[in-house]
Amino acid sequence: MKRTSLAGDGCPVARALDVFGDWWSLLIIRDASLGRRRFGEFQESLGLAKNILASRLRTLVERGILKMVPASDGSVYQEYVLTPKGRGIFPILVALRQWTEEFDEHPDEIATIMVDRDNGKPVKKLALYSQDGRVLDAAATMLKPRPAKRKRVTA
Amino acid sequence: MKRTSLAGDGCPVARALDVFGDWWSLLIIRDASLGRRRFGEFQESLGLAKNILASRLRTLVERGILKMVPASDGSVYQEYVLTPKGRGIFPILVALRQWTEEFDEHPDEIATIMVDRDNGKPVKKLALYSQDGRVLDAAATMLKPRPAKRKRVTA
DNA sequence: ACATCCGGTTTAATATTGCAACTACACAAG
DNA sequence: CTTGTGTAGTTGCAATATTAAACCGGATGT
Repeated sequence: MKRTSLAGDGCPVARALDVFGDWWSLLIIRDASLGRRRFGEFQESLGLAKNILASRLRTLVERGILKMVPASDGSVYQEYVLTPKGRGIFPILVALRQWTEEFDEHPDEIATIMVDRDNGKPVKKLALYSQDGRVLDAAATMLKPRPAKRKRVTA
Repeated sequence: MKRTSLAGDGCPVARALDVFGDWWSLLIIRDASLGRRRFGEFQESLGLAKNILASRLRTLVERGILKMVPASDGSVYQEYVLTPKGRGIFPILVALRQWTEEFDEHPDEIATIMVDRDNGKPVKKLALYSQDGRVLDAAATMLKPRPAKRKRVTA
């Protein structure tokens, strides 16, 4: 009864979840984007079992979200840092955060807010825009079959 | 060794994941936002076990993401539709989708693109803005402790 | 030389998942 | 009235994943 893989699915949402849609991966990525890099840092911050952490780090590296780099402090160990592909997950973290800020039942339990580093002001809410600058909600969008990429039909 | 709950966590990302951070919930929400409403529709679309679907629908209803409404077609059955809290998840789905579009190794396997219903043009990429309109990446942001909401200190 | 830290792996108990079979109800046909 | 069909689940069991805790091996500190 293997956990069904979504990797072959045509839906881009499912494909993303296949990569980091489990309980811990996104939290590891969140920690990494906050500057944590060491096995021990992740483990202490997240409080998950070490075998699971090891396993998650391994697959995140395999999938190009994290990469291992030699010790920044001269020690023998490795550190885990986000690749560009991993940093690309940032908007997803922001969207999750903002959803909680807007809808959580106990907003008083939210510990932090995200601010602009330059002036300390809260960031704006994410919004989806059309090419001509209107804000779109779900009902204003549609899914279209992806146009097939034609392979050098020229000539 | 119960699956650790993130509900009490101060991190808003963790709190969101606690609500719909498991393998299937977000896909159910995606389907719901595409207009699917019936148990059987979800089950056929997702191909998951019926007991799991029943369990996920139950908790999504409990948590105010979905609500059950009486049959829209006059039948005896119930349907599951998104609440406003559930519709608020839309930006997260968009962010996931766009991440795959940008970083997936096999973009040719992505079946659909999201377009503006009004003119059929692709939507813009989500971006995080500062109050004064600059685009912010992760490095340009910071987390600040949430300012305590003071309770009527006046007088 | 000895203890400790770091980054894991191994083990065993427990929880969750998946499949398939079964139930319950409404409705329709014969 | 009896049988059949569709929908929406529940139940039981086997397979797999998660967890906590013990263990391990190489560096480092004293």
